[in-house]
Amino acid sequence: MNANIIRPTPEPTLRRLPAYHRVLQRLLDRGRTVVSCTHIAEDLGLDSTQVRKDLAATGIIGKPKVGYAVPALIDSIETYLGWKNVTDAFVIGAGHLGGALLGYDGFKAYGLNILSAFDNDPAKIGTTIYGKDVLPMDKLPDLVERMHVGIGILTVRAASAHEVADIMVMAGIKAIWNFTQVKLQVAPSIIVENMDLSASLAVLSRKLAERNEVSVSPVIPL
Amino acid sequence: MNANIIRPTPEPTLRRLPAYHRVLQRLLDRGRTVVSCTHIAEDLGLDSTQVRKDLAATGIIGKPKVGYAVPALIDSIETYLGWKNVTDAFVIGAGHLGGALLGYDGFKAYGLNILSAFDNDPAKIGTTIYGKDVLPMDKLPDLVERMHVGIGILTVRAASAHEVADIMVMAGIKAIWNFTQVKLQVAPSIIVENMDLSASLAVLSRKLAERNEVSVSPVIPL
DNA sequence: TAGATTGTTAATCGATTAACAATC
DNA sequence: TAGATTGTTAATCGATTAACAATC
Repeated sequence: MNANIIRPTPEPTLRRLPAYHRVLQRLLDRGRTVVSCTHIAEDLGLDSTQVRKDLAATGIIGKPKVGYAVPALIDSIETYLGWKNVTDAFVIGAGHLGGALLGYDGFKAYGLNILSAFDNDPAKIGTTIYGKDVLPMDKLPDLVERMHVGIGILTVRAASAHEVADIMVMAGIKAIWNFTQVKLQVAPSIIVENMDLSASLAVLSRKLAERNEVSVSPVIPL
Repeated sequence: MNANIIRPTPEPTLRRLPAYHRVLQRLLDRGRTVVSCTHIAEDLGLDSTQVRKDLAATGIIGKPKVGYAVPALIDSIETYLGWKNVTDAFVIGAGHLGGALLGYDGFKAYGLNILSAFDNDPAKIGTTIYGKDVLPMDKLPDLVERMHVGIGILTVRAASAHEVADIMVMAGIKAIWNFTQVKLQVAPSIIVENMDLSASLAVLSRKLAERNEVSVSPVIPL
């Protein structure tokens, strides 16, 4: 009955695709035309069945005994992730982090094009950061509509994060890349992806703490 | 036989602890002295059993019918994550992102203290970013040893990431917070935590692409 | 052809969620 | 006391890994 339910691709798969893409790009640079899952898996320290399933999610079909055509596979991943058509984005919050993202030119490869930044600080409004304008927040709704911008990159302080997110949603933003540590409660139709420094740092800190606990263990005093 | 094997805390648990910490901090500010799992779970949209297990991992013991003492719980999380003692770190790579991290003052709350940055670019060496020195890479080994710095935050370009990581490890760095998209192959004793923008962006991009695929579906031309 | 590799189904593993006894 | 909440064991769910037939 539920045989033809389409499951969305599991998030862990989506998260691994960029790593495959990088390996493939390097192989292409070296002139390789085909590659097997085993090869990719070994390169990244993963299980080859996992790689095969991940790649299958993008719609690519391989040849038994041969493997996958490298250019076709790169194309398949890029198409699947929507990296082939450029998507415009605004940075909301022109602080240190927001500024860094404005200056990062690696987003192009992922089809992400940051147009400009928005902020409420009069000292920042009217300036440019890495050649991109810092505009006042009240211009956001108008510009989101006129330029059909779907992605907002949220880099304000935690204290104003939710208030600003609400403004973004009302302005018509469809997806929020959330660099704050605030859990955003928004309508289910809005896509929220969290880039949580504190979560990552917690893993690092704990592993370091564990390591030190072990090394500091039973020392017999003289 | 294997009844007393100590399992390390699952990573998903570690990643959620900072969110609990934030909720608790807010409750403390409002003067709340006790809190139940249900309350925290509702606030964050999680399952209450999950919250209870996560908190138990930090060693806290609650009172049936009452809940947990807020200050004790905050303390338990901070101790568990090693946030109570300050850990020094170096930023390796003084580009846009490295600079942003040097300027971010939120790390203090997580016990992370960034001392200075290292870079190979003569134009950057000798300058300061947000009051912190940019030093030449060849001074890294000496300073890691003298100042007992355990954490290196890697923010160089992908092309030199692995080479620089190897230098960090040789210099005596114990944990690498890796902001590059390169999968680092280092000794198992070295802790590596990846902060992968491309993985996060892949999830966002795909969800947005899926959404558009649906909305653009069968349109009958006139 | 024989062997390597894909695609797919089954088994395992680990994390989440449900159930429930213990307890303040 | 009764009810709410903890702590813990059992059931469920989803992702990873293993097994294996199909195939170039």
